[in-house]
Amino acid sequence: MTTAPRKAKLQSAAFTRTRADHSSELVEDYVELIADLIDEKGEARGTEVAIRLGVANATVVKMLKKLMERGLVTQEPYREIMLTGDGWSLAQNGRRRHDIVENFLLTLGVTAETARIDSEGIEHHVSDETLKAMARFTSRKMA
Amino acid sequence: MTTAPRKAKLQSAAFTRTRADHSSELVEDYVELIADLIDEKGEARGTEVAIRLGVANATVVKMLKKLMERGLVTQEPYREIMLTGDGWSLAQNGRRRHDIVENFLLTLGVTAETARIDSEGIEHHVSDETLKAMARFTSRKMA
DNA sequence: CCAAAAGTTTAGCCATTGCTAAACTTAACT
DNA sequence: AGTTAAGTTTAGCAATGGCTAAACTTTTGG
Repeated sequence: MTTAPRKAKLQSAAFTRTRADHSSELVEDYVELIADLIDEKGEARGTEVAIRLGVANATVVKMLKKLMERGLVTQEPYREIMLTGDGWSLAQNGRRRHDIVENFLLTLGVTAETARIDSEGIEHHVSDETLKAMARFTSRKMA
Repeated sequence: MTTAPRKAKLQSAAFTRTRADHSSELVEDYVELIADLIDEKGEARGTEVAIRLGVANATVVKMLKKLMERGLVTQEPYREIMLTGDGWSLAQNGRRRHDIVENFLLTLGVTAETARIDSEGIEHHVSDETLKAMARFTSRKMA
């Protein structure tokens, strides 16, 4: 051991968290999108989810099984997708985060298109602390 | 089609890009870390990479093969890892992005620890436009 | 009411990125 | 120099999240 095991450990924690974020991130995207569809169109169908996420239908079916196992959605075969209470909570939290990040980017001065795309990628990797700082910045600038 | 195919298409583009980001992100993390190790300790060894990334040794070996195929690193069996010209370019670009994001977060007022961890996750999902806005913000505040 | 279209699911495949255990090579220490 | 320790690679497995093609169900339009 030539140097700093402490530093290495701290560093690996960041990468480990990023990897963990990636697995939960997809789940959140699905649930958030389903919530949006229900609000916008009255119901969420698998095909529409597939189109909006840019994946194949079969992929959505597979993910929905996982979401059902986790108790976030319910669905009967060939029927629309519904959210459980937990599903709604998760969706709302996701939307909150998403909105904060997107508004923050807009306030920072990037174009609407960029804010929309970047916030999608960033949303899941931002800690509560950073989120608070972003919200604070936005509201100060808005005022 | 009840509504906005245009919107759906735009939305899927964001998710598609996020998925694409994830595959290149790992490559960048490896190359950046290897560059850091060479600068810090004079050479980069597989085991040290594994420790810092928090993954098993065998995982690193597998990834190194991929990096070699892409012409980013070179290595002879049981020897240290070296970067090609392309590897160094990629590493430098990654460091630049990383520094901009981390300094931006610090300027925004989050703690050093949070800035370090969050910047690791965010770094790969930030467009050039947003990066510029972050750099601008930081230098204005610093001045 | 029944045939065609639209939507959904199943089956089976692939790539990626992890892991452990075992084998092998290099380095280090008497 | 020879043995042990440390470092590295190979082999083989698992989970995840994609895909296509084919089968099945529901909806829609004569």
